[in-house]
Amino acid sequence: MLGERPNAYPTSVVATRRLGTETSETRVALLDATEQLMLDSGYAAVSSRRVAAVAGVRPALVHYYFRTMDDLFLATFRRRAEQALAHQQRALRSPQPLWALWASSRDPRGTVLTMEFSALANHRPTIRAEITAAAERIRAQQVEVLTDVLASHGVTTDDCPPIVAAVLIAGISVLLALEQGSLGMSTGHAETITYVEGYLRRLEGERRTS
Amino acid sequence: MLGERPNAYPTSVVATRRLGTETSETRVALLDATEQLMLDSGYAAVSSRRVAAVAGVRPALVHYYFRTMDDLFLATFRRRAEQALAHQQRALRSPQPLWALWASSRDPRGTVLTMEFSALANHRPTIRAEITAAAERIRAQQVEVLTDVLASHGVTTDDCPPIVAAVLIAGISVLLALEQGSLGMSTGHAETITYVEGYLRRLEGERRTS
DNA sequence: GTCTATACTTCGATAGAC
DNA sequence: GTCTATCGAAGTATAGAC
Repeated sequence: MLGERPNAYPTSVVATRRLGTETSETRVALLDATEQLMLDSGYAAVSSRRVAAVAGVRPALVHYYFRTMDDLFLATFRRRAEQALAHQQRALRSPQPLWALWASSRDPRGTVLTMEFSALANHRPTIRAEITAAAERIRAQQVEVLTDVLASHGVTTDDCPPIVAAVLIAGISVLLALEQGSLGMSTGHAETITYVEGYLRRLEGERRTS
Repeated sequence: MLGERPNAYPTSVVATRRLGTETSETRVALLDATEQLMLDSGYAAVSSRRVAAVAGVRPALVHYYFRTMDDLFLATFRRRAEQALAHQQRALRSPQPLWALWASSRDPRGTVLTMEFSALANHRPTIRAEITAAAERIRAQQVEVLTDVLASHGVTTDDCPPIVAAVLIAGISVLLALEQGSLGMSTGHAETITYVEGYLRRLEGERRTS
């Protein structure tokens, strides 16, 4: 599964095969189906046959648009990473960047996908490098903004360095999503959210939903 | 893989088949092999053939000791959960319970296995209930001790409720293990560790390794 | 207890018709 | 672009010899 098994055919022969265009509707449907399967059942449930079934096409089409399953995973990840980066950029430029960052970090779909891709990266070197690079960019973007925002609220580096704040927010988000999403567990979640939001309130005031 | 595919034979017929004893050395070797595979390559890499290969036996033996792959995963999890609970209990009774809890939470092997089992639980209802129950017990044990420890250091519930402290420690540990282990990323990790340990130092003083 | 042999399923990937 | 048909590998699980 997932291409960890040796291919039935040598992959070097494949170089000249045709490939679908990037703008195809079917291609988008395949990416959507992959994302859906990962969210519902985890990355291990993603197979060319299942993706095709969800997308409503025949399995061979998957390999027409993506040479290998790794290519499919990578394309799915890239699309998502770009969305996430753009969304976070908007959030960080909003009038209440801390509140916005907190809200955006807590999106359960995004967090679950991040975990699935991380698990995937664990034994797929090709994918790993790209996921790591994206994670670094997201964190760097956070730190850049947090540095100014925290300083403007009088939070010194001694109180809490911006990068530590970024790691804390990410850690809390991941744990909440993991426990809630995968385990259906919520012990202490409400208290933690209240605690974090109390902190945000002291810095940025009451949250205004615009 | 992982039993998500329908079985080739109806499972109801299996009820009378023989099964290996709990004390067998081979059984232990199979559990070790399963754990090793999960750590190295993730839960999706665990198959009866691979487990057998790592343990140095023939694949059919896996099914002699465990009726299904789910049974194998459950047995592996139970053994680990008992160890973790016992280890944490010792940690929480040590002279520096906060330091000990922090050290025990940060054990990378334990954290990685927790994430793998959580991902597994995502689409395996049988396993999910048991993992959730174990996670609840571990957190409850932490809260029980943290309540007294924090109070004795003058940390009030307003400052930081014990259950929030437990969630924070767990969240930081998970994120560090996920990024370091799966992605090979460490941006902000050192700073975060320094930050947390500075806090521990103010409460429990310098760490004494006994 | 451990093995060989086997049944049946799903997998990734391809070739070639339409 | 999309399909049918197919290959060879790997998966779970079982029966039965030793």
